[in-house]
Amino acid sequence: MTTSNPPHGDRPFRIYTPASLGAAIRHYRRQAGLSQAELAESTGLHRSYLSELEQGRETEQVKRIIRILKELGVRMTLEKADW
Amino acid sequence: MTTSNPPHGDRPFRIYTPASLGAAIRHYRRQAGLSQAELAESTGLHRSYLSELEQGRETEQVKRIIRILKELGVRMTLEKADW
DNA sequence: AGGGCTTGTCTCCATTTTCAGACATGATAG
DNA sequence: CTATCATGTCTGAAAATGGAGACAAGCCCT
Repeated sequence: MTTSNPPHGDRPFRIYTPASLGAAIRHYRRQAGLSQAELAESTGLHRSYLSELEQGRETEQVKRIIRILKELGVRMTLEKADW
Repeated sequence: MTTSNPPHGDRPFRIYTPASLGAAIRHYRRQAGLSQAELAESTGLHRSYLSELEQGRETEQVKRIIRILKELGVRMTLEKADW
């Protein structure tokens, strides 16, 4: 039960907790057909980091930024870009 | 010349570098009529941290997440929320 | 049954980050 | 001019973080 609040279809994800950030990343990674190992490889990050990030491990930094945005009444959203 | 890419009016900010995150936060903080000290106070963060964050000090964590999103073709945006 | 792939999780540790606090500058106010 | 406020910046120390690598479990497939 990892996916708790993923919007259906292709609607944007609203980020308001580390967990929602993780869920969104996981969603897009899967949608891209990549494994954690592959994404780790292409981004130069360690797989265990991605695993924990997707699970919403509460890192201080992410929490801080989210706290700032909430305090300012600003919403963060993630969505597929058509670059 | 701190403000380099802020959209006009009230259009959303697209975040693609630590600097653009900083610029957005600064924009919204000012729009809220808060000083760094006040925002630091209400969020429980240190003022020097906010100062550096707004200047886009390249923190590894932010860069990592942005790198992941870019790799997945996902766009991050910030905008005023009407919670 | 065995192999391979994916993901979760844990430990160790070097690096990075944040806080605390102080000082300097520039702008503004009185 | 002097006081005040906002912000940038630096040092030092404490705390958090991510990489590396290893192990286990769950799946799927043959």
